[in-house]
Amino acid sequence: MRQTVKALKPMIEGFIETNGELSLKRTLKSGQAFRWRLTNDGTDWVGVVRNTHVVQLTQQPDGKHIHYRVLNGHEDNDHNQEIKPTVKGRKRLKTSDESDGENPKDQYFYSQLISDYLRLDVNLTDLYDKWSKSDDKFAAIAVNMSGVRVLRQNFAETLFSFICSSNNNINRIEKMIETLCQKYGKVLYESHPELGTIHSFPEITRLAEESVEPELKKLGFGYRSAFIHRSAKTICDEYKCPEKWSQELAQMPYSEARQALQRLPGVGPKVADCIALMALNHLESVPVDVHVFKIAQHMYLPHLKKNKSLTHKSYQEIGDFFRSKFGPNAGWAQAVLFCADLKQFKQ
DNA sequence: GTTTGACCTGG
DNA sequence: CAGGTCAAA
Repeated sequence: MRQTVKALKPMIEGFIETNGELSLKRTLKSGQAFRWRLTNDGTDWVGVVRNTHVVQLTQQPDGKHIHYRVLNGHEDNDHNQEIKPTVKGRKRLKTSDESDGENPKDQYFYSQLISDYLRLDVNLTDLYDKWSKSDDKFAAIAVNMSGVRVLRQNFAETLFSFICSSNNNINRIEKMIETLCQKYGKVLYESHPELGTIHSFPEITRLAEESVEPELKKLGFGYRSAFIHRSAKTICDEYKCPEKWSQELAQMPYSEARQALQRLPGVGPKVADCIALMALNHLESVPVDVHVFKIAQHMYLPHLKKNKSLTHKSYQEIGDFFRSKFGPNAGWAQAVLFCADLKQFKQ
């Protein structure tokens, strides 16, 4: 019955031109986002954009166009859209509340929404060219690693996802995040044939409730239960509107934002850098995990081979090295090298 | 200001 | 051990 009702509504879909500068696989499945799933026999990606829209994306055979379909576009899910950080000189997308009469549910609105999430406003060819000129090793890798993009992601989802990521494996990280969404998120789309019911990521205020920590413990979150709850509570205690904090973090200089984030329990240098890079538009942030550490050891800083593990000092050194080599978007260059190092993307 | 272990849980 | 963090040397 429900299917019939949906079918009567106009389908929201269209194509987005990418100039060959986007690989969905390398972008959605390279460890920056944890909730994108491959469906329809491996052709379509389904995920949530802006924490409100369930979107299906398909890379076209020409590699230069993306087909999108908003699966829950007929629902009234636009009322609580977050306001994303404004990028200087770039017009921020309007939310439905401030769309001054313009219909938010038209094709232009959605293609902009998705383009914004995928950061398609950034010319990736120029960046790759620049990085390749300043580093032969990058150049050699980049020719087989085109279209890696740093997504413009939701703050709360990035924060809590990467709190879950520490000292943990990808499989369990994804399961934990999915559990968070199912238990504390809102229903965005029901009965997807392969994925079931799709939820939003929880509000920070919801995760700040006292019952959360014991509940998460029971769900197998271990010591991260306290990290999640206490971080949420810390934010809510200080800010009436948690989203406001993320805007402030995006406005302040990278080093200050990083320092502020690290006051949260479960957020150290690496997690703070992930949030800064992926959710706060601080593209000079270089998250150094064990993968990047090994890349740095073998490719750039051989004297670090004597180090058994990352120290605060070597962490800083690697980040600074990347910034000096690749410039203000060093975090993006790191993302490309990181992606190339992932097992699933090796030739 | 550095460096070392323990740490929930599951494959 | 796994895409670190925390607290105690």
